[in-house]
Amino acid sequence: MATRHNHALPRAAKDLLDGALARHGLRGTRHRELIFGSLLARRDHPTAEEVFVRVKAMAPTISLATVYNCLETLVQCGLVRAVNHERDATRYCPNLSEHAHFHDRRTGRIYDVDLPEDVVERLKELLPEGYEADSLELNFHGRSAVKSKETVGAAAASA
Amino acid sequence: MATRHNHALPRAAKDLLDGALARHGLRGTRHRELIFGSLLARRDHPTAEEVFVRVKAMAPTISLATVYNCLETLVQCGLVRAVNHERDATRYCPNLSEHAHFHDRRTGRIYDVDLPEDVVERLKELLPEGYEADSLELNFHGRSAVKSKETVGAAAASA
DNA sequence: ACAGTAATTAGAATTATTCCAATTACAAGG
DNA sequence: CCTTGTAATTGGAATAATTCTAATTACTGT
Repeated sequence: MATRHNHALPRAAKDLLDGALARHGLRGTRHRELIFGSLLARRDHPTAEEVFVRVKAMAPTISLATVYNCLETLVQCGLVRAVNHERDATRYCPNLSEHAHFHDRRTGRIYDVDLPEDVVERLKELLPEGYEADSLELNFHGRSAVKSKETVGAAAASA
Repeated sequence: MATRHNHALPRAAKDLLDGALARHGLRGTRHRELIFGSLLARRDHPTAEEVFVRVKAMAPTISLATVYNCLETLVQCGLVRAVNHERDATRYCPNLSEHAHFHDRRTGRIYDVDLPEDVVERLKELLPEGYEADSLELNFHGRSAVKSKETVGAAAASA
């Protein structure tokens, strides 16, 4: 079996991407596809730099600025979430379902944690009169006892 | 009434500060006191730069590096919380009670939102086996309808 | 083929923060 | 109250992530 490292987007993902871009009046370009694909291929919350090195394998002339541009575009289109932790570099996450993040203090790794819709609703009720949240962000900090060798491992995922 | 702008720490706050510093084997210095005092005087989540200009009024020779140092010290001692929002400058918050933050997209202002202990406990139960969180961070994003002219205005506060 | 707009590029610029090496301030012991 | 060791402070240089800029290049629709 010829190991295909070209991260070709599965049809469903490609449709999702093209649809979202079109809806925002943007073009579907090779770079946007590659970057979205690279996020889906290894859903491990890479930084822009990390995405940069990954996609350079298949588009050696791509520039870091383009990676930033494309990631921002994907975020704008609602296909990707930007995840910040303290002052560290922003990380990118293609998990579209509502979820929280667990930051492992020891390894710096980030895991997705499923966040049921009813919990989100309940949390929004904490807001006083006159405060309307359209989104929320929940981050746990601690140490995982799990010896996951690579990335996700335990907490929920899937886009 | 002579408007005293010297932010003299109330006894209780001073004891809190000195106690915490002592417990960490650190000295109680004028700068640390001034900075802690300036945070307590206007609990509006200032950035390091903003703290810098505020304390310069009473310690004109203080350097920005010292402000960063002192703020970090206060955070280490558990007297102050560092609040990050996307890539914006870190803001500092002397509210020690467990609370969440509401970020007003329009004004960029941050409000404290009371976060009851039982809610925190309930949230930690979302974590899968093997993930132990020692802290969590909850941020709401949206627009407030409240016309608060200055800072807090609505959501809970008090240290 | 052409025009007009969007995407990409390399590198400079910005911003917040940290680092550094040198000075200054204390606190405890003599 | 002098010395001495350590902690705190300082100004400026250094860093890191990201954004900006001013071209170039690539498409899309005519």
